[in-house]
Amino acid sequence: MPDLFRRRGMRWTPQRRAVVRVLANASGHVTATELIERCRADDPSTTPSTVYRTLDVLEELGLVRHAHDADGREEFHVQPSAEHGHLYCSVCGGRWEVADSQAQAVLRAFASTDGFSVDLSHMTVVGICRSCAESSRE
Amino acid sequence: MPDLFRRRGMRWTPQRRAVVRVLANASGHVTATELIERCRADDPSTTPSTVYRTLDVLEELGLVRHAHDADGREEFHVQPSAEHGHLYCSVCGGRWEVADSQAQAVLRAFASTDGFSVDLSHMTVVGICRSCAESSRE
DNA sequence: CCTCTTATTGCAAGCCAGTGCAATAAGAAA
DNA sequence: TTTCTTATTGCACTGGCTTGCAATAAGAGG
Repeated sequence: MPDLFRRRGMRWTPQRRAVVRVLANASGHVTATELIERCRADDPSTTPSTVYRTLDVLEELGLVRHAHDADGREEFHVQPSAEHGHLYCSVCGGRWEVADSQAQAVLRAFASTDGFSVDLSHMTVVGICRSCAESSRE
Repeated sequence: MPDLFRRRGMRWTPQRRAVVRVLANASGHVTATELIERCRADDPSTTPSTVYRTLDVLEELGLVRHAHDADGREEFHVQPSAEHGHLYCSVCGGRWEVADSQAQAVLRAFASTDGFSVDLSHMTVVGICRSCAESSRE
């Protein structure tokens, strides 16, 4: 991991170590604010701007990805082994990952007509989930 | 228009008149910040929080809709006669409306398997447009 | 036209993100 | 181990957006 940075002329600093450590213990999706809080738990002197900049760097290196939640706030997710979009229900606030079959359908829809290649991991779809739709029909 | 408000126990205030007037002269998509600036041009005493709250009210009434741009910032659009999603190219920053055929494909993909009904007008898709993809292939 | 209820406003304060800049420290080379 | 370049940090500040609260004013009813 240190080499990954140094090979690019980047530095493996204590602050970056801290962010990487916290990310390693995180699973799924985390907002920048949550990450900052967890880093502060380890080391209260953690600075927000450093965490934001570290996240940018980690994203450049492909170690994390970010998307936006239903309100447009940034959310990071670790190890994008399988790229996936996100589904938000605007009624109950529930959230799901987009299943692969649906993802493929979306990908195809835009690729075939426009030649537009969708960045799945950055895709946020808001709507109403089945159970909320059913319960609103009284 | 005044009645639309009053019937619901809401008030038709000078500030709301101002926002509605500005929106009427706007076309397509506008950020809240742009709206605030235009309102200030008419009346320098305009307050941001009032504009934001007015936009919320207008959205409740169905007169405007908002979505998020590629960076998660809010964007409003007027008269949602035809609901449509938004496509952003992360390379050139270009933006397009999602064509109806693609929108239908997306709608179907999520409705059929999950029973999830997508809010098209709130959908933002980020990716790489055809011409940027071609020019990056040298 | 006056009263009275209460929806709205404006202000101050706060949170999330991002940025310029001087000071610091990583780490390559001597 | 010491030196020296320069990537990074921390701070202070700006900008977008939201919220609590006291003061204001819309507008229904008398």
